[in-house]
Amino acid sequence: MKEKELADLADRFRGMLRLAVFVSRRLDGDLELSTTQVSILTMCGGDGLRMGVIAENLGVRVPSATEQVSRLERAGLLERRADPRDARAVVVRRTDAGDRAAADANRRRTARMVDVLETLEPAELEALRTALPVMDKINERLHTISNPKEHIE
Amino acid sequence: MKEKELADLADRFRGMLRLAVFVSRRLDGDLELSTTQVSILTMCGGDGLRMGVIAENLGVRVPSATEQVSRLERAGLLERRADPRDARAVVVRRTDAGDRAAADANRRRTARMVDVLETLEPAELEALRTALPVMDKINERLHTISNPKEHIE
DNA sequence: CTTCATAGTTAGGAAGCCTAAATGTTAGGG
DNA sequence: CCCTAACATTTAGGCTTCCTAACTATGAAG
Repeated sequence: MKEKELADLADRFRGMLRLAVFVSRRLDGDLELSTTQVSILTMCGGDGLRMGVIAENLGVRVPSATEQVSRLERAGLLERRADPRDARAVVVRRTDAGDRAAADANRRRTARMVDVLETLEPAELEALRTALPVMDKINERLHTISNPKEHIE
Repeated sequence: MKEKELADLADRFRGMLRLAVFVSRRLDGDLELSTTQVSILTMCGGDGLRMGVIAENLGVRVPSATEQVSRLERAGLLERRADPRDARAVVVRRTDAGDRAAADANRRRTARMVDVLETLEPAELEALRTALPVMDKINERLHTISNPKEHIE
């Protein structure tokens, strides 16, 4: 029955993934920066990152990253610079306004999340804490599988 | 320090939400039905559901549900019927082909997930099992907050 | 100095979600 | 019975985000 149990857990986990998307929408849906945009801003602190790295961190293709970065650049929150070591590459970095926007966005989202977490029992919080690293591991394992395609018309 | 700990957990939880989106893409991205479409098919068994209920289950507005259902109807996997008790409403139900497609899609996705879960330790699986219901609770709590809007140009 | 690989951008298109407005139905007062 | 307000859904139009393919420019290796 080990096998059946695992399949059962897998099903419930799949349900949780859907729920996570749902929760993300509720959490970030009405704010002026999208979840992805905040992620980009957050990762582009310090010396900045190259476009390819941003794409990889986000789990999207490079052109998708280019698009988001261009938008944030237009908004004055990021800037592109030539990479001094490789003229093909760009380094994307937060501007001062970007620093403020990132801090602000993260503060607000975290505050919302805290509001929700405050309503949970200590044991439930502990359950979350324990499960978080497992999620990372699952993500790693999936890096071995698959790539997007088309859906039904 | 209780407060700070909670904020910290909130941050890590936010990271996990992003990861869940990422994992969803990896898991379902190359299949012929989208995650949403499988959800709809799965929920429309038995006597079927009304459009509004489908939308609510998905966490989207009614027109978005209409669109998905129309697509699946065109593909022959769902059918619309008039609700005998309320001529304004429709009842959406799986066809026989829909039954097969739903079973098949769920089987394949679950199998993939099982492949990943098999690589985890028993304690890690237990951590997931324990955390799943907490996620549901978080979702409930969020039902009190917010609604989508526009992002930066 | 060619040739091939690499980094990024541009162009075009698909999916999925939204709001606003239109259509038809039900239900409650007068 | 009739009118108005609430409701269920669809249609139309638009935005975001992602993708692939093709193009530009630079780097690296023989």
